[in-house]
Amino acid sequence: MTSSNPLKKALKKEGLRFTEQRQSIWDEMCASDDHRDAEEIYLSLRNKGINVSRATVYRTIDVLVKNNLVRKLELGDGRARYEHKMDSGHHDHLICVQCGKIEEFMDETIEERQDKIVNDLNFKLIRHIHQLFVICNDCK
Amino acid sequence: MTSSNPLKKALKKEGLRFTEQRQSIWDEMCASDDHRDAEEIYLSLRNKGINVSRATVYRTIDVLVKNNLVRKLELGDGRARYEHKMDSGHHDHLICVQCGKIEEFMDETIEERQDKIVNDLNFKLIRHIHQLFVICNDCK
DNA sequence: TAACTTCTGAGACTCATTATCAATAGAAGT
DNA sequence: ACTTCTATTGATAATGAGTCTCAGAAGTTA
Repeated sequence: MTSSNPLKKALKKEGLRFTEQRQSIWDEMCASDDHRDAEEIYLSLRNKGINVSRATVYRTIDVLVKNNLVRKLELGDGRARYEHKMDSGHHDHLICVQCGKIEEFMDETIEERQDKIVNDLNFKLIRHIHQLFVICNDCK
Repeated sequence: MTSSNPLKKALKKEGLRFTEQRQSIWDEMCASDDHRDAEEIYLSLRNKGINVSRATVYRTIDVLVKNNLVRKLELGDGRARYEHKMDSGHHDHLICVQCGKIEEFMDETIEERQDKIVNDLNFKLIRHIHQLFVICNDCK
């Protein structure tokens, strides 16, 4: 019987072992739709009495990102944030420069224009970053 | 007589002093259309026999960015790149994930859609980052 | 020129992330 | 279950871009 656990699938694909720690970290990341950094995920695990090291958090996140289970957001403030990709379609982000709140947006027209720009140059699109830094409603 | 030196204007506006070092750094940044990091700018100055410290390079770049003379690019690899904004209109970037080459693009439709997204939410757009990570022609 | 204040340079420091390595624990075979 | 093999983990040292500190240097104003 094939596992429906996406973590197990990814680990198998990569030839990596399944461990308690990896499962804990994946569970923790799936448990919230926030955009948290590695330290926040690490501390949240600790608070629940689950002891994994910072190093393992970073290492596991790398595997999850590489296997498309988690998305890494670089906001330019030196701390990467992460969001799980379970049950969520593609989207980009609005970030409030005042309060740090992060919301999501998706615009089909923009996606099409991106493809066109890249195709016209005869390049191949690998991924994109599109972030709108705003002042949100609550901060105006 | 008012100076046409944009650096001098910015320094005056900020209440900062004009110094040799600041002029050298601004000149160096204008001398190339590449997207260089702070270290490259620092080393290029050194190679020309102009001795400024790393700290001063960083400090001056901050002033230039704040005054819109220079744009800071965060590519997510931990090193910020900079481009001067003399005689160049707004644009965003294509980055080759293989060779690191950076090209520019500008799409009015995308700009309009961005504005619309932000306005519909009743937010205020401060700035945006739009980067297309590609495999370029030379690397295919 | 004097008096005042900002700037600079050298190096210490920060902080997120990565590397090291001995000890631990999955996995596969018996 | 037990053994053997090897990947993984945790503690901590290391890295590296960028920032801070502070004494001496250099603009600025009178």
